Amino acid sequence: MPELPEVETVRAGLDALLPGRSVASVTYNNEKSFPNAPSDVNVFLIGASVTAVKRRAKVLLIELSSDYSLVIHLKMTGQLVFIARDTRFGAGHPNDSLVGQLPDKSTRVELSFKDGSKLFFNDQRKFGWVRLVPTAEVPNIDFMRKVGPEPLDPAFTAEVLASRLQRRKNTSIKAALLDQTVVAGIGNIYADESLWGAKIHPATLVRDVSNQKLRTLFTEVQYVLRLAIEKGGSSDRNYVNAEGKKGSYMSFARVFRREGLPCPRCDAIIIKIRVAGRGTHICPREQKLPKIH
DNA sequence: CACTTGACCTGTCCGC
DNA sequence: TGCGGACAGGTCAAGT
Repeated sequence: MPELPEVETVRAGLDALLPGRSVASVTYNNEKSFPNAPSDVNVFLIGASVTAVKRRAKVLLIELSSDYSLVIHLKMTGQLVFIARDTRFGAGHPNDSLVGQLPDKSTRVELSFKDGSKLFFNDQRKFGWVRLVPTAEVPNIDFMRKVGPEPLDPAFTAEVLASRLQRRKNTSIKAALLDQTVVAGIGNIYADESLWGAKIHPATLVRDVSNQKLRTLFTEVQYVLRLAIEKGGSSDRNYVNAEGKKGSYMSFARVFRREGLPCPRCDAIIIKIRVAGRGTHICPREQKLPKIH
């Protein structure tokens, strides 16, 4: 599922719902989804309360009063859905429709709070995980040490993007954009969307992309990510936010999953190809491979 | 070191 | 309706 805009949408939702709630119990049915020592869970999770919900790259960080954090990666199909204790809040409560729907067969972790509300970690494909880590140690996790800058951070500029992409100068621009050590948070949807915006063929080698195109790409990356956050992310298949609702960016997508439909700029028919081992959507008229001599 | 490919899982869709 | 294969929004570990 989730790239930066989806994870950010979940983060914002959880940050409005969780702080102040204290954990009563946790159950899980899959060791890989919750690879934590029971002794740590008993001491640092049970009884702790949520202080804040943060995000770095595609990783969610639920900070606890015990100075531990739940570090969560949703990978392809992970969901985090919060449900209040029952429907007695009355019609219109955001989670009314979900009461009784969870847990289901893809529920991997169920976190119960003392007030009766629950947080469900659902993950059809079991790639995702929830790890309990000392908050001070979070920056030392392998992934955190290696991950690149946040693309919407004010310190992230066109020059920073260009210079970091050059670390992968002999690979395709799409593979470089997807590389989390180059820049954080971009996945298959927003790579395709921003390369279309910059009119760059995704298979172009980084070294063959002009400085001018790289500047345009920087602008497009930020535009696409900001728009997607505003729209609550993309729900192509599994993604839902903290209230179990889908995001609407897919109806604004220009190329992703639009093969066979006209390019919004030039009406040429969008095609789907394979680049960097991933399904890739392009306008064949506007995104051409440069001729190399 | 840089780069590519397969593996991790379950579910769905598409062609025969 | 069934069956096999390809594919799905992400990362790792291996291989070259």
